[in-house]
Amino acid sequence: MACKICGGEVKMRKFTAEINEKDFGKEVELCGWVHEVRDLGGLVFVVLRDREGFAQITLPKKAVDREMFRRARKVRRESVVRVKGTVKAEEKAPNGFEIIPEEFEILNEADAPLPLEVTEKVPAELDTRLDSRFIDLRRPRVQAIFRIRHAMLQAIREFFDRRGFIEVNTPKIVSTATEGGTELFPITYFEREAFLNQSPQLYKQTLMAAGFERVLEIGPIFRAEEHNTIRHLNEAVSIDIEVSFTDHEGVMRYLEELVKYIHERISERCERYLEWIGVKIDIPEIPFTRLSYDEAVEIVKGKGEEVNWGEDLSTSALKLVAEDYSGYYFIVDWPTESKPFYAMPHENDPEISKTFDLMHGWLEIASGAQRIHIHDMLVRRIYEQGLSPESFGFYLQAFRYGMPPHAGWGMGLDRLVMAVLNLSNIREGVLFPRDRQRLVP
RNA sequence: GCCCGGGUGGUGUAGCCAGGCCUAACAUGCGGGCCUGUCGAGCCCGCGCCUCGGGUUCAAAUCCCGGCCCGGGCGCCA
Repeated sequence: MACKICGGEVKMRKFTAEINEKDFGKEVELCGWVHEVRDLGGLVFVVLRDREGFAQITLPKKAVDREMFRRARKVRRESVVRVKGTVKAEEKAPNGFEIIPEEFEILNEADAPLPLEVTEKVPAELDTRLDSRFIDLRRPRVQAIFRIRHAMLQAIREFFDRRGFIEVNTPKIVSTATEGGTELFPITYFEREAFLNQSPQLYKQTLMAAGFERVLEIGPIFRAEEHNTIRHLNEAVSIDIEVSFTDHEGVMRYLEELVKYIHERISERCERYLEWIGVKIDIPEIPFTRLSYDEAVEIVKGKGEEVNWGEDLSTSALKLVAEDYSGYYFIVDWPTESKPFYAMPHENDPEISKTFDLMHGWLEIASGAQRIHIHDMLVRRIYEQGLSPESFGFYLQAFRYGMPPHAGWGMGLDRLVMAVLNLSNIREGVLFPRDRQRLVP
């Protein structure tokens, strides 16, 4: 005998959003969660919610089975139900139709009280929501974020696939403790110490030596920084590319075209989800402004804040710059000393490097550079940054036997989601965020 | 890691400054009842809360110290 849920009658099952005029007068099957029950005595409305929307199940006492009427009236919110019934055109119903059920099966009754209100009658704090994320994610406006995030990931893969990129996966467990910059998470790897990788940088460069020419990686990165802000996570997803036989300008063009493409694709494909969260997408104009580090410093100094040339720009400095440059823009030509050892210095002025950050307002979204492909220059830069070439054995080897000139960048996907959807906290756009305090769920 | 602000029913808030009148209020929820067009349904009855530890005091949700946790900012970073 066919299973009621998954077999036999499955063809009849529809998402609420799939129901239209063609179904009027016909029988459909819906599965979902009980969003609300409005009991008017002789008439009961059950609002069924599924992934794609809502449908009103209407039970007039006199017109439906008595036992079913009693069951529907008493069902608790967020219980999982399967409803089979006739679609009836009804002006008074939301979306212009309602379902008069012949069957109303409670597949799994929900406990009460709920950890938070799915109906959003009472707001819940982000921390409460993250504690009960599975139920928070049922809320349409939360669901919408992840549907759009999915579309963004798809757009990224489409974009690079069409341009001849090879998507790769590099190890997340590594032995190298010293790319510099950030703190790493140490882990036990059998009898040795290992680390969770802070970035695929060294591996994607190695793949340039391997002749892959254009690689894309979408994967997690881990940073053990004890920061506590709305824009930092200890586990994030990074979009990384590396391209041979090009320079920083070449990969900046990929980046701005990609950002534009992502905006175009989600505004085409995610209309209803954007509506759920009340976000309007403006397609950014390319090319993005290229603001040099020196120009940024001048802006900040002009507004009365001190900047030591050579240092990274502070958050307050970036906020001052963002007063003049909203939306997406690049800050280019950073001091060589402020960037990682693998960034290529300019030939005519080695104090500055062929580097760039992609900004959205004051938020850094991506950073990249033309890389040093000359072995001896790279070793010298490693020393200058106070690091030890011995730590980079496998990496440096790759530069000795035919490493092409190359460039690349890494972009924080979670930050991009935050920027595009105007989220007030990066955690909103991550299913199960990892930060200084949160390891569960 | 540093600085500032917080922690009150399941959820979100009021009460704290000026300790007692708090047997802690409101909304939502939950349980029960009434109601045939709700869509934030309405009405009636009921249920449920002071973050933990220590201190001050005749008396602590309220004042003080510490822990844990949360929010924001900074540093660091993408």
